[in-house]
Amino acid sequence: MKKITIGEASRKSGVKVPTIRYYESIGLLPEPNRSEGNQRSYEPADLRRLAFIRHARELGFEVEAIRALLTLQDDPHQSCASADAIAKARLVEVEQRIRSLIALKAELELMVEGCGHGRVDRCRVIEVLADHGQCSHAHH
Amino acid sequence: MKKITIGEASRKSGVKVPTIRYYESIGLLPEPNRSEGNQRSYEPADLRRLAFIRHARELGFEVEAIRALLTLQDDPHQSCASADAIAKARLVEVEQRIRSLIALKAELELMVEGCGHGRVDRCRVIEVLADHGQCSHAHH
DNA sequence: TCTTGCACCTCTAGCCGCTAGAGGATGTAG
DNA sequence: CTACATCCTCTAGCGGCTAGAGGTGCAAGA
Repeated sequence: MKKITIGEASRKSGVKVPTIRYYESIGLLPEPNRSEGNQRSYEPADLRRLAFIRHARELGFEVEAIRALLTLQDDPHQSCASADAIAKARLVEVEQRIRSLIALKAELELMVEGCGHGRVDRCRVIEVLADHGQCSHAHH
Repeated sequence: MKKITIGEASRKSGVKVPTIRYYESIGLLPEPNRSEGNQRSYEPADLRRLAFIRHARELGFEVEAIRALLTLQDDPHQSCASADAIAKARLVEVEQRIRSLIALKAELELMVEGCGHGRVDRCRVIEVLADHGQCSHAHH
């Protein structure tokens, strides 16, 4: 088994060095063995765990959700209903967020299009911001 | 001119009391006059400013962008090119965010659909998280 | 008048998920 | 042996609030 420094682990996983230490500090990553000189030394299993964490973060899972998913992964005989529920909840969040961003986009487009590029006292951007009544109320 | 307590200002603007004090502390809102007993006393202009800030926050503008927009609003003879640019930048951000969330949504749907609701060692959710190679690479 | 009880005040600390920097030790190449 | 990169720990900061402690102000009821 090849031992690896934190810097190499960072390069291979795409997770920054301080972030790796941070994940250790909050218990997402187990404390690795140390070299004679007290330097962290990672094994392939740690790299896999790091990749898992990174991917989950990219998908927007919160650290607590990832902690739960990792616990599930550690015990493969459990039902995967919990993992399913976590992923579904995240999916619902994402759908919700997309809907609200689309509403925002529409409103921003109206603001930008309506701007006559003149002076501020006739600027649609400023006007709309000052008066919520002028917009579609789609965002809440 | 009717003076108003922070609580009323909060109710009328929809901005929470501590948040109003926070906005004052970072200089978004001017320091209001105080009553004999040292309590903040707001005027209609403050309410308008609060509404502006709240609306801009709902649209996802950062505090520094709002600060810039408020400065523009305070001097109506300026060109509105800056306001326009700020709004356009925000629009680009939102569009970008929507695109990336749609990619995430697709990936989450694949994960959730593929889950056979059995045990963790065959759970598609866990598998996909563990192996980035299994997904569409659309998110980055 | 007194007291209840809410709203207000200031101040500090905490949330999330990192990121940055100080100040020092270790490891490696020339 | 000397550079120099990389590692170590520790503390503080980011944004945009939010929560709580511990105290004061104020209006209305008994």
